[in-house]
Amino acid sequence: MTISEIAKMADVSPATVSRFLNGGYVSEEKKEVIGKVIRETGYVPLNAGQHLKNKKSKSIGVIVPRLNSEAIARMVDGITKRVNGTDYQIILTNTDNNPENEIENLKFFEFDKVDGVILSATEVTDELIKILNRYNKPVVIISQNIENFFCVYNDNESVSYSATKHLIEQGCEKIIYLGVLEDDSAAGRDRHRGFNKALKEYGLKPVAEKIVDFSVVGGYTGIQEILENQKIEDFDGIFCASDNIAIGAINRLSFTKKKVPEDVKIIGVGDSTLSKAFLPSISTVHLFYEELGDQAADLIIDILEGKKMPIRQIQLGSELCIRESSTELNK
Amino acid sequence: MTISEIAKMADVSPATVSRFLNGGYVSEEKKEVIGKVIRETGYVPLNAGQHLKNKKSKSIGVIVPRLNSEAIARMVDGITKRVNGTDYQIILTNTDNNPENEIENLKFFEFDKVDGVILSATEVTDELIKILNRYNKPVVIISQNIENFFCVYNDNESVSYSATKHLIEQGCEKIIYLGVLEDDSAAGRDRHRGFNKALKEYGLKPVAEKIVDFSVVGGYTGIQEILENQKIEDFDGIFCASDNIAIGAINRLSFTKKKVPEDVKIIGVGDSTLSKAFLPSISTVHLFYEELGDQAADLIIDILEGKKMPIRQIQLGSELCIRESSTELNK
DNA sequence: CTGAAAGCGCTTACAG
DNA sequence: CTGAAAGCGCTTACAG
Repeated sequence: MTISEIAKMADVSPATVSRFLNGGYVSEEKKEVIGKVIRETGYVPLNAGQHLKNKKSKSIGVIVPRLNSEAIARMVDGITKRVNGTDYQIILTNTDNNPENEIENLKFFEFDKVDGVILSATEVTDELIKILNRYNKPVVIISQNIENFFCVYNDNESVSYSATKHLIEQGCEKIIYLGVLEDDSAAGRDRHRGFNKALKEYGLKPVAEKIVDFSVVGGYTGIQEILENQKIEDFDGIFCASDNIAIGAINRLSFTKKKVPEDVKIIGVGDSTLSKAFLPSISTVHLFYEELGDQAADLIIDILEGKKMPIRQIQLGSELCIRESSTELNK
Repeated sequence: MTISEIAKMADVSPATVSRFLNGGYVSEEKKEVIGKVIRETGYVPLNAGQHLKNKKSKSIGVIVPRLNSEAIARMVDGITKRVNGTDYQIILTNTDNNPENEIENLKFFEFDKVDGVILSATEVTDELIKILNRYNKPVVIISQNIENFFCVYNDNESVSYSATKHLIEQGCEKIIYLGVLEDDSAAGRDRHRGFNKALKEYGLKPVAEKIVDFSVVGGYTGIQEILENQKIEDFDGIFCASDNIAIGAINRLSFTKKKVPEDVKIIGVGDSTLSKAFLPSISTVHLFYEELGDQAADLIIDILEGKKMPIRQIQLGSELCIRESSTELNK
């Protein structure tokens, strides 16, 4: 089904059908006929033809490191929902956690495959910055804040600041930090900063700081090492850079005499399904991942639709979710 | 950067560059020059041009009901990873759980946007079957088994059969079924069948059967109603159609005298991150979601590449994961 | 082995 | 208000 066939059926030229589709001048009379034919056939113009002519693919490339992460899946969910109903398509690529693939996908998309890119960057490497600096189409970075580029990200410093402050207000004075590699500037560096900021404000020092995997096992082995190798047993609070880490920590503590939250208060980050369902439920900080994806899609579409706008860094707020793991109120 | 520019740089015709790219006859000499230019420029042919000429979009449409589900995200992860390195692209659409959007997306893709479709169907409605029957391009259905179509799905009946059998072998005789709507033929109907089959085999009858939401809250309120409204208190096992439901059930039981697994043994389905991390860890059945996505992508690519193959229903096996919630061995 | 030409489906400036 | 024509980037049968 092509525009010419539609034209023939409506007894007009392809040009007129195209005008009908694109809001050009068409007489009411012909509008009616063409409209009818299109409705009956369900005709949708072929992207490729438009693309060639218009130099617009009407596609947005979305590059993610993986999808089996609740945070990323939620963001992609937000992106795809926002794009529904527009005439843009999402082309999704999965770099399988390999930063090299990230670069490669960016280069690939540069060849007019897409009009713009939403990139969920893992590490902000020099090479990445170099490519972004000379990139020939708009890019919106999600969940990392890179200066001088369009970004939508969580304010990770205030996330961990408010979480840590909450622990302190609950009476914790000997707090452990279980975080992830600082290479990850969002979840690693910024959350560490917020943690330190809160402690400093109250004149406290961390009892232990450990870099672990972004997982339940990470939290488990982190506490394990602190208990067994570092022989630290005197602590009353744990800030965890993710809910999974928090759950791992609680799991490890269940083999000790320390009760959560009576003896040790714990807080995570992310407000995952897990954090709500766990026993005890995990205090955490809600991050607006769907909204983040939504905003990113919104932004890239605005840019693609030609709205002139200065570089913009959209920092999303967060919400403290106080649950059982940090309070004795419940149960 | 177009093929003509590359041609000019290599001092040959566009036709020759095209031949180089597509494995036609090119002299060694020219091959070398063209190869060099392409390497230096990083040139990648524009899809749209090829599409118009070849009648192939080299795109695969993936329709999912949502992404904020671990199972679906894992499947999409498998699909995208399988497609990496091929010259196919994934165009992802999210129907936001609306079966009407499912149909609409299918129709949309029919207009040559994609060469084939991977569809994660929610409900197998008559309208869906009707569309599939007259669909003009290959479709692979995932996670549902629809007769006469290419499908990749989990053997849900044997999943619940083996899970239930496990409960019985652990000594359970008064078992509750917490399942989901039978409209979902995979997770609803088939898992119910497997449950009944196992009970029947041992001459048992369910103590209660409840249809609940596919969520933690569903499991919680399900048990709540059984306890409070149906006044059923005499049970020793619960089969749950998902891990989330299982966790909800355990959460509700934590407010009673019944201990898991001492008094009540519980098993879920899905082997979610949650099920491993929960305390007690949830016995469950591992479903190979990544592999399911991988297989589906494999299948559609084979079809698109012209491998003649009869309709094929690929049923994936599963693996019982015995953990704490159904055994007294641990702890 | 190589190039000129035609044509895929679309849109838009141009002439009427 | 409408149609014929040109051209976007590609590929392939054809002629050489």
